[in-house]
Amino acid sequence: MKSSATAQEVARLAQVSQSAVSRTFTPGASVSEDTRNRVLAAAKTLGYRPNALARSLITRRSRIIALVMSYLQNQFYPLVIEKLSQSLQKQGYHVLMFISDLEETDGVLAEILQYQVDGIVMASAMLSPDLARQCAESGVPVVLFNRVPDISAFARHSTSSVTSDNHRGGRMVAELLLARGHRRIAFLAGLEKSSTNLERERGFNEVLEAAGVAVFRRAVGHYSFELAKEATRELFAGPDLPDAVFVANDHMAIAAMDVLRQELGLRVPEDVSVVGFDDVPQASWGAYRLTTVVQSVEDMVEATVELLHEQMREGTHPRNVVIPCRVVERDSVRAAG
Amino acid sequence: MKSSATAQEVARLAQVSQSAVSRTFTPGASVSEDTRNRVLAAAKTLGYRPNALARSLITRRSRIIALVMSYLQNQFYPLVIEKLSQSLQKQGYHVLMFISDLEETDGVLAEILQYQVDGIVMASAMLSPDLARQCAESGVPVVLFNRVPDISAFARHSTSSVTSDNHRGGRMVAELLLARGHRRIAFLAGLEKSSTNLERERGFNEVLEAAGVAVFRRAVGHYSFELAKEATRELFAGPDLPDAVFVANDHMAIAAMDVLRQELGLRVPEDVSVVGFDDVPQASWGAYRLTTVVQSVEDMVEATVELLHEQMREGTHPRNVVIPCRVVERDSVRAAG
DNA sequence: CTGAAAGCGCTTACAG
DNA sequence: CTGAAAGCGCTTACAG
Repeated sequence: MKSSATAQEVARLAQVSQSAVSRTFTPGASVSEDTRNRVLAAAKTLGYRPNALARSLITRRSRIIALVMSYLQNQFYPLVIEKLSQSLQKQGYHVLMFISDLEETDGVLAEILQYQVDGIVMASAMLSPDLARQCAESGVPVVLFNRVPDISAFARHSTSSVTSDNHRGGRMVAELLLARGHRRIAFLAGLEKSSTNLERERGFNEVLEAAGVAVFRRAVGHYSFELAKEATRELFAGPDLPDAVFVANDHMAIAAMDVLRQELGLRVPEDVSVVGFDDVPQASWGAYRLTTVVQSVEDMVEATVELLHEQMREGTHPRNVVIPCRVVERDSVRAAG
Repeated sequence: MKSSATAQEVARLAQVSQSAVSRTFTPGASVSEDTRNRVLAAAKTLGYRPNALARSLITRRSRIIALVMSYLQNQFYPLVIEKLSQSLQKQGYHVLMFISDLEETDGVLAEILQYQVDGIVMASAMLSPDLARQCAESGVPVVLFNRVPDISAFARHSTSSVTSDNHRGGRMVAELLLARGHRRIAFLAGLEKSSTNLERERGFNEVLEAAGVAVFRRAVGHYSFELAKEATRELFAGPDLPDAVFVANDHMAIAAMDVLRQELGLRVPEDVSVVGFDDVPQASWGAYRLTTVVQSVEDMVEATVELLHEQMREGTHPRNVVIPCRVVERDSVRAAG
């Protein structure tokens, strides 16, 4: 395995000092046109590429961002990987993936820190609040993606976050369902302690309450496809059925629609209206045409990158950015009248 | 930003040499029980973590594997990220993501090599055959995932690959469709020059030909959801319609089913049978229940990791591993008789 | 088992 | 603009 040439070897061939070759590859460093060309020529014939690891050791910037996720079943997250990775690549950063279950979360942080990452984005509702704090304590910029710092004052003041306006989104869903005349409205929850679920449900409940309508029934799907199916069966057991369900995310909403139609023989939206959250690509597929709340991955990623940069500069305070969201109506909610 | 403690500082606190602290963090190195404990204690109070970058510089192993992909729309690939990342993590390796379009593929390689990755897995049918060669030339182990080296003798002998048995899979689909009495069978192609498409179509055609049945019609969807919709419209235009379609992957097959049912008002499988390839999670969703050829992500990932290890050892030859595949029957192909 | 020393491949003051 | 030199944080022969 021929390892790549070193700056030393390039210097020798180009008849300049090693410093000169380093400068040639450092944007903004001062090298004469002549030296630069000699170096470039030599580099080319030797196939030279600066060793990013050695560079990082001395500059103290690895240009690596850790991305921590716990499950990719929900298509929302692959989209995040794609957009975030592309956006970061354009700026010379790269994404190091960490897949973490709830259990092995502590070890993950240790690994991340060993790589001297320049930042961490935690993009999963399923991560322990503890890990978030640990990261922040390490002094590495952290931005929580699609989740909010836990209630401890410490986390709030040391960690940035970007979420969409889950509370507002929950409200909009309740308003829509009420406007369409629904009164027996069920809620299918995700992970109960996740901030996404908490906020969506809070907004949803507020509006229902204000209208004097109680949540008709409630079950928990933990953001899992299979458990959401179970939860749907619960919701639609008994003689008196809901006439609408708000499901805490699209991934579960699709599971719910499958059960409703295939198992229970109910029609959507004629018998039941269904609303999701996220607007994953599958929500617009012909078989589902799910009415949902759109979270803009693009906007969220953009905010994340900006927050990362902010925190890499000294003396900036963490911020919690909230991205507006909106309802996209398709065919899973019955029409007015 | 408090940067982490160094081995030097730990050594001072523990009253040992820096070599001693290095040894306690190097599995298999010889340290007395006593020194080890002193070092561990000191490390703990200082929150010391070995700097992986500095270590890599000297060991010449970064324990980083580059994963190159070009699109994550097809849910098959997120699964690969998840499984591969988990498997590698267990062995102390990590995945650095590279999202690459067909155009900017050259720059990507340069970036990858700067990070001194220990291996590269190229997991996308959409990558230029050229990039594969470049990687191999750099001397870094490369394994092609779900694609095969191009026809040049050089690539064949320098690059490992893992694919499922696409050729056999294509044959099985043709056999199934023939057995169900279909004679007007269309093919909806993916990227025409990709090895997955080539092999699947070749196997498919072989069996049809042997049975004296010509491919009824053919269109190209380039593995894109939108283009697959277009292609489906082409296939089902005119007075004489196909009674079955083999679609080169599930992602496109779902697009096809949407068009068939929503736009064209055809029933699956009563009017048309549809078969896909991959068995992505969505294929089993209630609204589709797609009959398809399953490629085992687990087996493919396992083989990939093994191949990576093989190539990291000197003196091993690249291999092309072919994973068996099988048909899973659901409800998108009409029953016998 | 242990420490002093060399060195991995780079960047960056420091003099000129 | 340029080179010699120090040093980033580690590992690993080499002597003891």
